[in-house]
Amino acid sequence: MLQLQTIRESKDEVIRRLAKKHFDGPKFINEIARIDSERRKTLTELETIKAEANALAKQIGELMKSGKKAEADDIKNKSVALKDSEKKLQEVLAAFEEEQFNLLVQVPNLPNEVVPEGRTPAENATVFTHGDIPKLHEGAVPHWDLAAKYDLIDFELGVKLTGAGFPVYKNKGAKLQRALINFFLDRAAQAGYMEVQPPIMVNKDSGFGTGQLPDKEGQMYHVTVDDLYLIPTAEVPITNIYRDVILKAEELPVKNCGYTPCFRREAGSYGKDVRGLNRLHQFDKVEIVQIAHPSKSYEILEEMRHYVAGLLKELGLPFRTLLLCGGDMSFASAQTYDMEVYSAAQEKWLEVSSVSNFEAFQSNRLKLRFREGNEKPQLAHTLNGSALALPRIVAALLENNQTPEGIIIPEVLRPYTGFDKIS
RNA sequence: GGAGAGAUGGCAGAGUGGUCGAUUGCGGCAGUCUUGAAAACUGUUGAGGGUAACACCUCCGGGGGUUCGAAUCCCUCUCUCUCCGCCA
Repeated sequence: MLQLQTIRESKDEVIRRLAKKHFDGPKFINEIARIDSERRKTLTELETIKAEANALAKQIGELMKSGKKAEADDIKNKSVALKDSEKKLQEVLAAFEEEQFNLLVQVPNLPNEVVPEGRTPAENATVFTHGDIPKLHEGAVPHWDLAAKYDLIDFELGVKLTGAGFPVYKNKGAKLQRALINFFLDRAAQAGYMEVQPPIMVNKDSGFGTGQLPDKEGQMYHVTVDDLYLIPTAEVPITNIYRDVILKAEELPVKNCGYTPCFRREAGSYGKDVRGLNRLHQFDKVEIVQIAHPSKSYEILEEMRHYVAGLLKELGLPFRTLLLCGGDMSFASAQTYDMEVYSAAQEKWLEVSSVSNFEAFQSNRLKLRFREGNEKPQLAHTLNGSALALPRIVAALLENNQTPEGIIIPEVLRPYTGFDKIS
């Protein structure tokens, strides 16, 4: 959520920057600004009346103490009249506040100036590429065929147990999952991230804090009996750890990581994009989260995307890093890098990580602040990234590393898998 | 699931209608003392809005109500704890 102060102080700039996200800034921002000034006018009036009423109540208290009941009753009558207009103003104020809030939550974050113009993924900027496109042997097949051939993943069994998009990992397929999770967690720990194991269901407040609610309600599984949501990413519980928290400046940056399953309804998805592991309702992911000093957050964004790139290099997967254009980035993000690996049998790029700086957009909702010395608390910046999402990594590993003799496990994973080949 | 108790500042814990944003202790910060540290002593120490700075307004789990006045009374919701039952 944008800060009202920002809108108040630099309305035109906000509108200009929102254009890159193809958001109707003039409509929303002008309206918010208009309501804001009305709201503030009402608030001032109301506070004046309250101050008067408080003063009268105090007087009454003193008069009662000294036994001057008649005088007290006199003032009481005055007070009753005040209370009446107080109540009316209160209602007017509440209406303004609600209206303003409802508009404000619909406004996306401002994109950073370096974010490219554009509407579609085609307009994202490729900022880095690494590795060669693998040449596969004759008869190479996509990962879903490999999964069946080596009995690694059973998609049909998942349908029986739950439904489409909930695969069952088996044998070396299950072990590979576990190996990747541990590999990612160990690397994150080495990079200074503290591991947490958060709940995988969250309440409404948490969903609101990171921006999933109310904007993306339909994307999450909702356990209605208890009014809880299955998390779409560990970002939600991990970032919400710091909701309503005031950190000391010395504690920044806070670095947390965590492995969780993630649940996404992916309503409306269909076709070959959802084949195999490409798009699932439940998947595993290791997430990295940082809470940063505003002056450091972009430096940290770069650090985080290089960290993720390092993982992909270690796994020997060809990848590219995209700087998302205004139209392709998420609601809450100010700048996002996507990392895509090349899946050689499908012959396409698969997104395996998204690293974003949200600046103060989430912290404003979260009331996540830090304090420098004795100064007033100010909003911190939040960042997160996948490091990494498993299914598409598995897809690329299976496809790219297939040989007529079997699938070769990358060197770095062998201590974790305990085997060097799937055959 | 049954019964009961409770929710107050970073923590502990007072406060049952009138200068209570809140006694006190611990913790934190600053100072005195000390070669330094500890101890002791003194002072200071919540958040948001508002202001040039004051003033002023709001917040004692959330919401609503009674009253001139609510942390204190009423209603309601949520959560926590204890005991019993069940249980990985």
